[in-house]
Amino acid sequence: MAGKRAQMMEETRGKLVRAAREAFAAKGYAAASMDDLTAAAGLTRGALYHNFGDKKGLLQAVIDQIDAEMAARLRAVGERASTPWRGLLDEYRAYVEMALEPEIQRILLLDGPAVLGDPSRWPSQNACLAETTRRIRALVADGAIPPVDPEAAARLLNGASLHAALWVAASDEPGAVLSKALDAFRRLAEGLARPT
Amino acid sequence: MAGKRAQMMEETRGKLVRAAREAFAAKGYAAASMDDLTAAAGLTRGALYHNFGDKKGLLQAVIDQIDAEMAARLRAVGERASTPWRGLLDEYRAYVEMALEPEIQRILLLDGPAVLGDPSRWPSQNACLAETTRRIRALVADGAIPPVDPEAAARLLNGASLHAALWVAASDEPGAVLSKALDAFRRLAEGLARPT
DNA sequence: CTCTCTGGCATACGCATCGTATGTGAATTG
DNA sequence: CAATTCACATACGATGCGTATGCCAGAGAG
Repeated sequence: MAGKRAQMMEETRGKLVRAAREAFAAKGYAAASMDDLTAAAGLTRGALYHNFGDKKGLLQAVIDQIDAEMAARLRAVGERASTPWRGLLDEYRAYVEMALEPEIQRILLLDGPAVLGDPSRWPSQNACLAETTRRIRALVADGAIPPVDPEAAARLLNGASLHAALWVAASDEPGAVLSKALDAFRRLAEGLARPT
Repeated sequence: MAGKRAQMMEETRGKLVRAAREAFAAKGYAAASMDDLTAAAGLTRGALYHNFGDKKGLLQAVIDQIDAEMAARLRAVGERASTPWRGLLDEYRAYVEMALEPEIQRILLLDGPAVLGDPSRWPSQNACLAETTRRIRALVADGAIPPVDPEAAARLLNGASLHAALWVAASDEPGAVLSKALDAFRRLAEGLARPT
């Protein structure tokens, strides 16, 4: 029967994480005040420290949630594709587009690594990176592309995608820049597909 | 004759930037206290605010300095190579290795974008990115590689290199990981070299 | 049903740090 | 040599984090 206490607490955590997502996305982690943030959720800092330990803990919780959502979206995109190789390209296109969303870019890609360190050390294990690693591993196993270390390839491609997104986001004409970035990205990815 | 005032001021700025490089590299931008930092330079916050405006201004000055040094090092590596194409590969290998240096990784690659936003918008214009862009442009002009937008390619490769470095830096066995990363990197770069 | 106690959350405090406003003395200028 | 500028120090107010303490709803025992 879930227990009323536990149920209330889940709701509290949910409200805090939601408010934090908004605040962190809008102002950035450093500039987001815990007082404002908790007040917006109808609570106080007491609830925050009780549930998440400290400010970093809250950021971690927010990141875990966003990361899980991204991984699910990536998987969905990849599965819709006609061939595994196209699936990979589609996933990365989706990755770049997601990295344009302020919430994802600001929180997960900029503040996250700066505050919490290397993403692969996060408790969430970076589900999003795991998803792309898995896909590349499958391509290698099927013989669709020559052998390559899947994690290495996934990390490099993710890094390239992220920077492409930062570029597009800061650009004055996002449309033109996005297509240039995706062109270059395809060229790089094709380096994986061809035998050396 | 240079004026004693101006000369003293240059020295003050130098001392502050030097102290800031150490502090930012060791503790990260957010955790570095301006009081501690200026005291270590034998000054007070007064000097800092007078010369750099605010904490971000100091970070910007530090970044400009590091960025210029990196660009010079990259150019030197590239010019030593036997062919332009090898020059590009060598430059990126050097880039990854530089990105392993805590000062560069922490200040320029992690805190810089998080605090100041997209690097290409920095006043220093990101000399390091300009250098790699220039090199790729030359390769295209010489017909060494098929046409590609030089800035796009440079940005993606820089992004990939950065993430490779973060991975290596956080790894337990940096040696093995570095070689895996460089392998994967070479594969990606070769995507640029071959006609589609 | 009542009493007790656990624990989720609010309140209150101390501490650190940033940015500004003001003061001071050395270097410059006429 | 008097006046002024300006580089830097000092003093102050404000904000925000983390902790210690208090309070009250809900769970369990008899």
